[in-house]
Amino acid sequence: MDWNKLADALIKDENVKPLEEYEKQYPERTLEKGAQVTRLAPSPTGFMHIGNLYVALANERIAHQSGGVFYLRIEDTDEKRKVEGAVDVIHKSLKYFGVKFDEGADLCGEYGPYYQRQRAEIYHAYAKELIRQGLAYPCFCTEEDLEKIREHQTENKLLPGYYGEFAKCRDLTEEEIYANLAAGKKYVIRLRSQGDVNVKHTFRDEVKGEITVTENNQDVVILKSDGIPTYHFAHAIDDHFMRTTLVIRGEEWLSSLPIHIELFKVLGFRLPKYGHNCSIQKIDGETRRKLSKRKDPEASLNYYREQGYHPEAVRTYMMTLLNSNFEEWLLKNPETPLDEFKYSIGKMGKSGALFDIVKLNDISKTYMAKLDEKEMYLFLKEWADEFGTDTQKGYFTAPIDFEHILNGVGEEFVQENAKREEYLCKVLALCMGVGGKKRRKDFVCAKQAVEMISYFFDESFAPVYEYRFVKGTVRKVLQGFAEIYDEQDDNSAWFDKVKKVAGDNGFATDMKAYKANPEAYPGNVSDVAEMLRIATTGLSNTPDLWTIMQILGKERTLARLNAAINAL
RNA sequence: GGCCUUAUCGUCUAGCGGUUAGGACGGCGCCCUCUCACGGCGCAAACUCGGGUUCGAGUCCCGAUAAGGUCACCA
Repeated sequence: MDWNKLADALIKDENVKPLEEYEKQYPERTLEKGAQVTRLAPSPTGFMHIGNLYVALANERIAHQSGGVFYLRIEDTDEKRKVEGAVDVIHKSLKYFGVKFDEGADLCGEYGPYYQRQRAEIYHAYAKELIRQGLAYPCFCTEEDLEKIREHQTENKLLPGYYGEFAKCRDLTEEEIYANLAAGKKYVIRLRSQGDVNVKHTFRDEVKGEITVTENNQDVVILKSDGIPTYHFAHAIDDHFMRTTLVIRGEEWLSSLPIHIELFKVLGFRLPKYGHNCSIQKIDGETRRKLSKRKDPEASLNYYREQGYHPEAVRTYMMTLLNSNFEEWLLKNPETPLDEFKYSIGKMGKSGALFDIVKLNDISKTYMAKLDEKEMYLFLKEWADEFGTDTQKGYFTAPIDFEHILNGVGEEFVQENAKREEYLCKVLALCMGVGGKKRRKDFVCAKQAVEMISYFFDESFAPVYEYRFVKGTVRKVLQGFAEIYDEQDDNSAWFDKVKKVAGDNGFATDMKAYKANPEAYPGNVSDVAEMLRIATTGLSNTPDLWTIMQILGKERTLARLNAAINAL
């Protein structure tokens, strides 16, 4: 068989250059010793999974901590999955969570192109080389042929796949091949595997440790019938020429590792280091499963933006999942930037973790409590502008009406917005406990925070009064307080009045006395305060009531008290 | 089903032959407190099950079980 002739007949790409050219074009990177080159290689489906962030963070940390390079490569070899604008989505959503690339798709870089479809020539050059060496061959099998083989194998409980005696096209004669070609039959290029499944090797995985890998014996497809490489082939070539030193990827790739090992070997490339991380799971009834794009909204990175989780909080939570000693570090260094944490690939968990939204919320609350009211205002405004309801947008920005359009947005509009900002900042300072000894931790995410402060806005104040006392008692308390309420009272004078109303209605004013003999009273001051709180805010859990009434002002406070009385 | 991987409180995990099995989230309780919170203190809560090896096993070995991954011209 004339392999050179066959290679030319099979792959007709005029751009193909001699192999040395590629080695020259993409030289070894000059980096400090120990520096790692890592990458993220998603397919452009337009959907960003939380797992993408997870693995991106791991790769990014390792690269940047070691003084290396972190780049983005787009695996667009599957036409069907490609979505317009997907790369933009990748950049934007990862950037939002603080992950930045040094080079790659839509960025500069000497090792591109970073879109696999634009790299056809290199793949073709190497496919050709393998054919010349007799290490790859054309396969004319149709889907039906393959199906038949598979059926036969499952019936006879044989290892499924295209290998050995089942690889029908592996030993086609020269005549057969050219006849098929002349007949215009479609073909793929397959690797002529040299491996033996009975041979096992131990392999060092950077996260799993010592694992055993069986040799590959599958004659895997390296070039599809449209001349585009499969993932496996593109991976070997790209990670070689982009000079990747470490591949951290999902554990779903572990089972195809033997293929990759063989591919690197036949291509004469040095194998990078690998680390296979576990996927984030969720409990669904009785069973655990991967977070699913279709079933679980929280699988989408977008979800966290829509909910208004602070990116730092999500990042922090991801880190707790990513490195087992991270939380301990965080506890000791609560104010230190996350990037100063010494990330270690060896500290990655070996088994899949359950996604814990409660824990995320806790981390989120703690993080939100670190902001000041101005920062919080900006954060919430940004969220509301994009995701809020019209009413919520109105908390921050006055609506632009017809007159504005005619006369331009004037001074009045600017002043109105400044007024809203001032009001909001007062509200937020109260809700966050700014100025107090300890911050409150009520805010989890922007969506919830904006909803939580809705009672400060008459347009969205729609209370459902749920008292724990009978109507008559509530009425007496509310009326009694409304009569003596004075906006000028300071906090303690105000509270004395609450106590007075409590006493007037038989409630205990002294907690010690109450605790000593609870049966003697219908309740205590705290119960009275709760009634007032529900009447003015519709909620039983709010920050300091006195301040709320101060912010609301006398008129609105009394209006709410009266509305509550009327509703009884 | 074959192959690979994993197995400690409800959850995330520490542990690398000798520990009262540690921490965090959540739960519960107490304290602080003029109301709601924050905070502080405390309690309950785990080594999947068998066999070995060893003076000694959560830790090493072998099985069983369970869970996850994977078996494409998808990545």
